[in-house]
Amino acid sequence: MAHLSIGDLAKATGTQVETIRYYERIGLMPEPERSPGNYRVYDLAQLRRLSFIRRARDLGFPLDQVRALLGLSGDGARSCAGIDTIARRHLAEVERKIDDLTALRDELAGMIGRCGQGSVSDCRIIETLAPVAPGPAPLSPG
Amino acid sequence: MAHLSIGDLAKATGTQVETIRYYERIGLMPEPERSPGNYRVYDLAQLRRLSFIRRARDLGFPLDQVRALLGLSGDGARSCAGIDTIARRHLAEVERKIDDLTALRDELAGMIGRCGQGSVSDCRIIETLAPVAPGPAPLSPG
DNA sequence: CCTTGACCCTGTAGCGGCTACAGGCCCCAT
DNA sequence: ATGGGGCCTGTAGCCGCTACAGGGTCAAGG
Repeated sequence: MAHLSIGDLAKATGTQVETIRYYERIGLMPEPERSPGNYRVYDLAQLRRLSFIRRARDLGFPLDQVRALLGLSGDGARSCAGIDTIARRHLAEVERKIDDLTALRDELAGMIGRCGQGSVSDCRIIETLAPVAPGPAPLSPG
Repeated sequence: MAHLSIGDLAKATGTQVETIRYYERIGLMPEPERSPGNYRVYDLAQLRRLSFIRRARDLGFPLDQVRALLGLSGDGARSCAGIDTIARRHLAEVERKIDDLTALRDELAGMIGRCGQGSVSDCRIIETLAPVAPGPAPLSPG
């Protein structure tokens, strides 16, 4: 029976007010009731829904996957295999990103390690970045 | 003296033609000469510059940092301390992202491990996502 | 009763870094 | 001369918000 304003919802879930309105615009949150003064009025079900969304977002699920999870979650009788699939796919994606970033980190660290703090003209970082040996006009006018 | 079309530049650097035009629009690449038929004509200096940009982008530097690196790289006499600073800052950022994603991965993996492939109504993933115990109307109408 | 100020409303534009058109022009080979 | 590739400009879209501008609403204090 609780009547929550959009600000209440924002505080309770750590979401920004604009973000909640955005979720409504894209159909992720339902259009709530309105007060006589045209304020949005939410109830506990909507609070739960938003909490779910935020938690999934915090775990890095993109909005379309959040949408899918919400759809599946309403379907209490079905197997949760679909949910498991989405979660595993997302996990694989996260692991891929970690690998990419780790390779990147090693490359950056190597590059930085070679920098001897001399002048730019013999900076190893610039050399690493520029694949062709720098000619007389190094990287042209901007 | 080589006269390169935008397509040549694209092929040589693995960049899309539209991206090169975009770099020109935002002032990252200089406006090139034009042929009588109004085609862009590039030279080797511009090819070097674009290679540099792409390499830096591949290493994850955002465009404003690429801009800064380009500016500093033209300044052959100065110390490369500024370049070193940018690179170290970026490395720190990458390491922070790796840490964040690693924490995320652990959380996702734990969540998935608890999923017993039963019905959604007792799916551990949904439970993990929904902080409040699900009431009779679980996650409300969409 | 009136004012202040916090909250709320709609609508639109911007971020980064491209990407994808639409609707046309140019150039070379056949 | 014609076909098809490449090139041109300009605009809109992607994701997931964020930040306004320009107003309305409401509760508390004087």
